[in-house]
Amino acid sequence: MERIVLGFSGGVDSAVTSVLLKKAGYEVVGLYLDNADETALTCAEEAAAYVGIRFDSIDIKAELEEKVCTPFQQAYLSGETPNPCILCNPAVKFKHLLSYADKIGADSIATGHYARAKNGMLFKGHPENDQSYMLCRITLEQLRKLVLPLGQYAKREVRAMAEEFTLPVAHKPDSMEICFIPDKDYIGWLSKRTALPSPGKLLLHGQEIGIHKGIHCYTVGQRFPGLIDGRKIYINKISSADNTIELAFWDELFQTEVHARDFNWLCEPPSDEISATVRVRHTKWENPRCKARICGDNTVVIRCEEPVRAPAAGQSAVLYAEDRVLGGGFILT
RNA sequence: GGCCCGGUGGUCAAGCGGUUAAGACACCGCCCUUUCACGGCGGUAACACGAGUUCGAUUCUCGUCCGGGUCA
Repeated sequence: MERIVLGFSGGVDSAVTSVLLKKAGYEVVGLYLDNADETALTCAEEAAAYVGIRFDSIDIKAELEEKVCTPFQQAYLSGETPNPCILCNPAVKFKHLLSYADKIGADSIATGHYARAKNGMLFKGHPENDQSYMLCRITLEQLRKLVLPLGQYAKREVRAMAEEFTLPVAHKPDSMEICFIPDKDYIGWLSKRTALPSPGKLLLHGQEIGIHKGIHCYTVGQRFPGLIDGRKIYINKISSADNTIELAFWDELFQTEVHARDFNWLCEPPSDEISATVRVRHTKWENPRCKARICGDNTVVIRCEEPVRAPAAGQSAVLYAEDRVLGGGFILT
């Protein structure tokens, strides 16, 4: 029987995944990635017992701190908008799944992500709840060994399966917060570990019109409270160098050219310009066609046929060819 | 002090004899969402006060109070 290591949180997705893997004939080992939440650990252990899989946990605190929390903090302090999940997946989550698999002699790894992995390629999951965006930085080695049983399903189908399998977690709410900031107050979290950026000038079309609370409080595209000339205003640019924030009206937020650094290719890196579609945020409503080419030091220049709204430095630009994920890189200002 | 404007939800702001008293911003909630956001839906909340006129006054009149302007 083929052994597989499953990232197991004890939630609906990983629990259903474990059942599907068992049905597919795998010997499943659930690995809980422990970030110091004992209640969650106990829940996961109980869930593992319920579905009848081997269970183990591994302490990821130190690694999470180094590979995710620190860069996350640094990004906010420098006026970028980090995406911790995208950082965590390759550097912590999948890395540990893989090393644990090596340790116990398992050939493959699995998670409950809504995406599909096939022949070393990554594809979108069900359009209603695709999570492929979050996996854009995993390594090819991780991808080659990855099994994603939930890829074809809609979330509601997975919940239905959970009921069908009479899993106790069938109605457990989805977790959508950053795992190391469970109260969702990232500003509070930042304030406990570092000195926060101070207030600075707020500009509209070059004119100073007020002050902002600190660059860490905003992301490009975010609404700024109030109206100017009766119109809604949004964050358009965050500048850490002079501690200013530029506002703009909605239609000024759109860009046709996006540059992405440290691009992680999940296909053969193209030598020429390629056609693709691009996502600059984890949304399902925006996916314009574009041309992309590598430019120098692993930066990719993306020219969109339809402008994308408010690409934010630090978020990932992910390229797709139809359903296939080609790779992703961090958006530059 | 005289004269002139104006006082509607937290803010801005329609209505001007009979309305469930619009709308926007803010706020709150829900939905969406394994990041930050955007977006969608919904909700709380007001006619300064007192007398008149009128069948009826937020709406008209007169006072009072409070703003703002203006004139010696």
